[in-house]
Amino acid sequence: MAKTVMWFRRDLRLSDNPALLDAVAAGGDGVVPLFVLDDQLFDKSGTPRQAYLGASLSALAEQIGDLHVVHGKASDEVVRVARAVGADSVHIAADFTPYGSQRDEDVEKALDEHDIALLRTGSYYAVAPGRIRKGDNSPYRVYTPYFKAWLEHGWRPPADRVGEAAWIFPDGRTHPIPDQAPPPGMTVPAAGERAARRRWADYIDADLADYDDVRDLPGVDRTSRMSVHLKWGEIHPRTMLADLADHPGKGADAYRREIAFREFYADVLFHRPDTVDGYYNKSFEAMRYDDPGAVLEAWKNGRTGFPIVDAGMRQLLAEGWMHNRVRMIVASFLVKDLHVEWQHGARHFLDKLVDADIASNQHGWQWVAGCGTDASPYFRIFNPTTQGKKFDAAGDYIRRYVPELAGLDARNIHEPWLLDNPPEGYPPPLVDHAVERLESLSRYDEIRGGIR
DNA sequence: TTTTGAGTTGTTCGA
DNA sequence: GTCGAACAACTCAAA
Repeated sequence: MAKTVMWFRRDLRLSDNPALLDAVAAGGDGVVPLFVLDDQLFDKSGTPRQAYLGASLSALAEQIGDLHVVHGKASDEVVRVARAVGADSVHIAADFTPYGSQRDEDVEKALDEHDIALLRTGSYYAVAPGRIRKGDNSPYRVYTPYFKAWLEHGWRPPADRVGEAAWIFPDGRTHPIPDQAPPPGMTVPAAGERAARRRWADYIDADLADYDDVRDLPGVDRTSRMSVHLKWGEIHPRTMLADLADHPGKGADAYRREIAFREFYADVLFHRPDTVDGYYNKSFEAMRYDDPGAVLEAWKNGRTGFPIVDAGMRQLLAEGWMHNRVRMIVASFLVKDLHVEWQHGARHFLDKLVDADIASNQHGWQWVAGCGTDASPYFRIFNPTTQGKKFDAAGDYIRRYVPELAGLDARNIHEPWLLDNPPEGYPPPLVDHAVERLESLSRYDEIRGGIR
């Protein structure tokens, strides 16, 4: 019999948690449930993410009875806690992000000096990054073949057990669970494992079958909103995949493809940690971009004069979340209409999104910018007006987030600048889309030939 | 090694 | 209004 530490990170749940089951199995004399607030997490106070994390940790603490929270550098704090209780091992789910994997290596090294093992069981994915390779052992660079291989590879069914341990808590300094209010006027989603399960079950009952039909309509807003729960591991994707298999149909198929996209981008970032801020396709380093300035601020504040873009950016500020279709539209606008490098937009998303995931965020941006995975057709330049008319035909989404335009009907709301009397207080279009589209095409032309 | 078919989410133009 | 073709050339993945 021995003691162990379960170091929670992005796996804030007790069921279907293989690392926790290992910690319990090895820790017959007790398991410390530990969470380390490092500066990456701690310095984001006042953000929706910080508020959500606090709520999720509180939910976990409530399930367990308590949670041992410390603040500091993981390589110091994990060692200190493990030694304080005389633990033989520290258990984690493997983290494959550039920051996380480096942190874990540092912790592993520090623990090793005291003969304490860092044991990785499972990951945040159905199929761990690095697992799926082409015949020549190199990683996939295109989604569809990855998806086929991913399906064929398959995944374990959920572990049908709850990690119930003899929890123990070392003496000594702890840190209160952050109790950060979200930015004024904002509410964060209900957090924790139970909330995640409930949300998922409700979604399956009400909306999954229609996922393929309505997921692109921001005004309808019947997306699952599971991203934040996945981000913190309040539910594991394999649990969701098992449920999808029980509810076959077009909706489940489409949803499964989106889960696979999350795994694909995690795999891509694992193989190319430099792409966290560097160009996946390096020939885009030669692309001419404009210095971000006033236009970046206008974009961030939802004052570009393009209704669907401004609605999206304001939703982000108001709710810490943005509909996926609109994420693509605003991203395309920043890169292709304002000629600002994708990294600036990606950073803003990381700052403001409650669900921000480093791999999905950075590679979603790189895809829009044309420098990411997948063939990058030069013609993929979203027309913000066409996109608005197509996906928010009635204008409901725009009306919800841009009060200056709330009085306009569906015919006028997408092009308010055409009105004889444009609405008071709403800015005129920052740029002429037709002109900037051609500008983007010509800048693309300059680096062509250098494309890989 | 060479060949072949295909590549998340688009837009515009002209019939 | 609707619909299909064109928009370049290249890379990827697999046979």
